[in-house]
Amino acid sequence: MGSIGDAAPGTPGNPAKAPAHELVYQRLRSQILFGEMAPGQAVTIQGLAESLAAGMTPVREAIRRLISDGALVFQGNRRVSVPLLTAADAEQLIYVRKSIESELARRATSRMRPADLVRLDGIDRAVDAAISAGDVTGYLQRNYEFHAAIYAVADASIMADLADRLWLRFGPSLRVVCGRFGTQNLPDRHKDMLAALGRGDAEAAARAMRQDVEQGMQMVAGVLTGAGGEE
Amino acid sequence: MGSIGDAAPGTPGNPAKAPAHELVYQRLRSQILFGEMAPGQAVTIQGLAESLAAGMTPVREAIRRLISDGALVFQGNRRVSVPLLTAADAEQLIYVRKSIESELARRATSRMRPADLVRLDGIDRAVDAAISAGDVTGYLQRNYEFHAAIYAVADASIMADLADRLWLRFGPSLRVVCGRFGTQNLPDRHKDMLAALGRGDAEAAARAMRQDVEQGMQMVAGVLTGAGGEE
DNA sequence: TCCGGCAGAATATGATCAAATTTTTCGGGG
DNA sequence: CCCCGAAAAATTTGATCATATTCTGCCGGA
Repeated sequence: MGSIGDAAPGTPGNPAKAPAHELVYQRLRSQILFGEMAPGQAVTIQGLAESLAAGMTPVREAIRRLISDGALVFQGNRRVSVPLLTAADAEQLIYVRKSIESELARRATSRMRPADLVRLDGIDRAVDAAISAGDVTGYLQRNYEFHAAIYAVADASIMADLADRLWLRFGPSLRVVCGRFGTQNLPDRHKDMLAALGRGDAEAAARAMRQDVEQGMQMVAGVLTGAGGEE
Repeated sequence: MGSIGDAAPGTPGNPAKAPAHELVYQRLRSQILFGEMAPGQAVTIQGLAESLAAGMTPVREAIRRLISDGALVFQGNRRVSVPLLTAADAEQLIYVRKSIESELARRATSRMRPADLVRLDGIDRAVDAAISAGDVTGYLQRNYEFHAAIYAVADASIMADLADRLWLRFGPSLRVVCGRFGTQNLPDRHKDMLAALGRGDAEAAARAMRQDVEQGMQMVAGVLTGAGGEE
């Protein structure tokens, strides 16, 4: 096939072939997933369009997708905001996450290749570094990266898709938890998980994943039940 | 302030609450869920806009949501189509559905009120009537209605949301199954489920749900593996 | 077989309309 | 004289449409 090098001289400053609404979606997704938007915060189409230097329609598309993801909620009238997690929501998330993500870990075990293990180990070291440095955003990003890498190996697109969606729901609250408790006390079952994956013990990997999810979500649930309402 | 109930927007007299893109979304959702669109069928924005007598923008929004739901797939270039389920997909759906929907049945049991049981019984009779009449569409609609009614009682919005999304994925294929095997041989654990719900036996209800899901999805998986030769 | 134009469809923009929230003002009561 | 509440205007924001632009896929000619 021919070289892809035709830079389209007629279009100024548009070398990337990524659709605008996709870029906006990825951008907003990261902002929500890593807690750059606070729970309960209202989002406006025009405000986002201006802050992201994008048109109104792509922002609209992205918001629509995020609402479908559960990352944003449609407030009855036509207001959109970052959802506030309730204790009941957190409890449901605990069950579903344990069920799906432990199964993903189980499936990933037999498919894990040495190169994957090396990559996971590197990510885990980055997680530890972020924890030591008190870098909340870095921890959230790396921790997600660690889980996402495992799920990619599991080769189960539907389950990985569902897991991704769940992360979008508790992402903002997880940031609040880290802000309250700091990064030092965060649970980290990654070592157990890596060991289990390394020796091909699927059940142990699934168990470690369950514990990791359980501990992380219990902190979220604790914040939601303990502190009634902040403004 | 906290998010007060979304049932009453507060404005007195709100009958005209019909956003166009929401209507288009619900319409397309039903069409996919009940098999009015065949797996693999391509959909175009302009074609849908014309067939639904709607503008282009609302159709665009609805398609975006449905893609995020997994009810439609984005074919790499800018083509959109109804997804073809693979055997691996079906196998994942079996696991996740059994996990989530059995838990929903378990939670619904203690919350089930007599009026809910009466309603469920009525829906189940409609299911039986559709089966006897060989009414495939009616069966699909009523069967979904039966499950949705149970999940509504469970009062677990996140899990019910996930279950809804899963139904969108296998809906088109389920129609194919019914078209191949007819409605007579369909599994129906609804009687067991109703009995368990009636006597408040959560574990039995969950078990019946697992069996209902298992049997239905095994038929889908069977069709996909048996005749899964096309690309 | 390969290259270039052609058609069709999706993406993206801006304007315009409608709805809801907010603010301001006016009237009544303490 | 001041405070409170309600109603209406104004602003802000979301929804929709018409239109231009760009890209993909296809077809015909060299």
